[in-house]
Amino acid sequence: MKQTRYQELESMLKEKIQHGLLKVGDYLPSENELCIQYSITRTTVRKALDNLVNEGYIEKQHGKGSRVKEHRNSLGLLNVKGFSEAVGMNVNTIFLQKPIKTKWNQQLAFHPSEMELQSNWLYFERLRCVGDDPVMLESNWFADQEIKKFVGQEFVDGSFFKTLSQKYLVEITGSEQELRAEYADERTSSYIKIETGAPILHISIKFHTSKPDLFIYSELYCNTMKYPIGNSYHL
Amino acid sequence: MKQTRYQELESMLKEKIQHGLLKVGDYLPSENELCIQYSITRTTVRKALDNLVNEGYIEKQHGKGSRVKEHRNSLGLLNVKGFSEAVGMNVNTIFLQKPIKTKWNQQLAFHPSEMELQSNWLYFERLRCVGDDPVMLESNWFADQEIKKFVGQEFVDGSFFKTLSQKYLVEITGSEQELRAEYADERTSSYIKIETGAPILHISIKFHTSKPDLFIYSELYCNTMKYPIGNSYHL
DNA sequence: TAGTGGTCTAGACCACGGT
DNA sequence: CCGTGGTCTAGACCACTAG
Repeated sequence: MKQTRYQELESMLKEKIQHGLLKVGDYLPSENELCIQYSITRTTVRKALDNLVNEGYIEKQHGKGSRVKEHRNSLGLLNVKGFSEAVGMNVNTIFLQKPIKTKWNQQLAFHPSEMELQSNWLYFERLRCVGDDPVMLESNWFADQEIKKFVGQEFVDGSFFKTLSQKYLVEITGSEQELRAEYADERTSSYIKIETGAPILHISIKFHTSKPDLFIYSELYCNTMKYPIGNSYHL
Repeated sequence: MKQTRYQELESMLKEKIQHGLLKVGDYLPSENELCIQYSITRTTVRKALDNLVNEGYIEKQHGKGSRVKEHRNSLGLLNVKGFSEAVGMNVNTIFLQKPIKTKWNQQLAFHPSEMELQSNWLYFERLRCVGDDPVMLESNWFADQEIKKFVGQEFVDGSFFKTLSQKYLVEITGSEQELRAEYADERTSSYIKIETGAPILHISIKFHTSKPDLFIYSELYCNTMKYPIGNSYHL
């Protein structure tokens, strides 16, 4: 897969950011320096930087330079701010089920393809807490050849999406979601410590990724009484 | 406010699309034609078209041309698909309160600025139905000098955002949202015809617009039992 | 004033789609 | 084959930031 020059520069910079060689707040080399370093013209450099801006990796300041930005997987709902920022406080995660290989046996809001159904699945379930308050129960599934690599593995910074991005170079490219207010069932209410039958926010997500046939399915059950789900978006 | 050349071309094309001179599916003049028509180089034309692609107005096809796309105000939550597409069926809207001038007297999830608080507000409230089923109660506020123009007016195609875009050239540029699953109160439940105390999805939104000091505040109460709120996003 | 990013020109060659 | 969009070069001048 031959990359164009701007794509080469783009992925080179992206890697440096993801591997921590360029940290949040650091300034990139100036556009003219990049021209010289990579022997390309400014138009090409700017095309690469424009893409990084659109993907939320850097921000530009006229007259100053381009700086690495706090990066969000800025798609979908919860992940817009990430769970921790969405609730804005100290967050703990408890694995109810560490990543395991499994068969498909679930009823989800979104339906996997035939190809996915016949494949092996990876599954894990987490309870997300603010301090000691459990606020979200989260189940995740995906079907892939490479699931073995995930079984029993830890996540980079405790983040599944960071792991995908850094270890497997898979980026989230889109999502479909469905939102429902429901009565909490017994199992859910016991985990997130509300009364059975209390209103609960149920979010079903199908994430699309840069790997064409890889989708990630999540079912979230949120106690929004104390901590509403926050979300922001800008063009 | 002086526009750059690519901004001129961009807004010229955007207007043609919004005013129906260029319809969905129509091909734009080729990049080379645009170069000649507006006496600019291809780099500049492409910058304008790139922006239109990013804003979702057009899509490009290598070897064929650039075509006007089905446009969504692709921000926020409900408006991602628009109410009608989000539920995917025949939709009716009942005005419980037509647009009127009012004073600020509400408790919202997001707090207006001092400037907004001292200004006059426009308010309207709608009940959104799928067929005869009421599924969403929607209240909207905003503070602006030009609210008089809205008082008692009809909306373009029944859409407030289309009206903003076509009549006032104001685009939605971002949003902040909060989601809560709540017990339905008496007034809400009577309108959307569910039992008082049933779970209901409460969405609070603060829309940001291309007019720097103009924000639009919405409070939505959704019956998600029969029709979950749908949402999709792609990069 | 020096250095940065923002806009723009006038070309060139390539890759894709349809005739 | 031609016309389309995709990539790229080698410049130029402007607007902003900071010392």
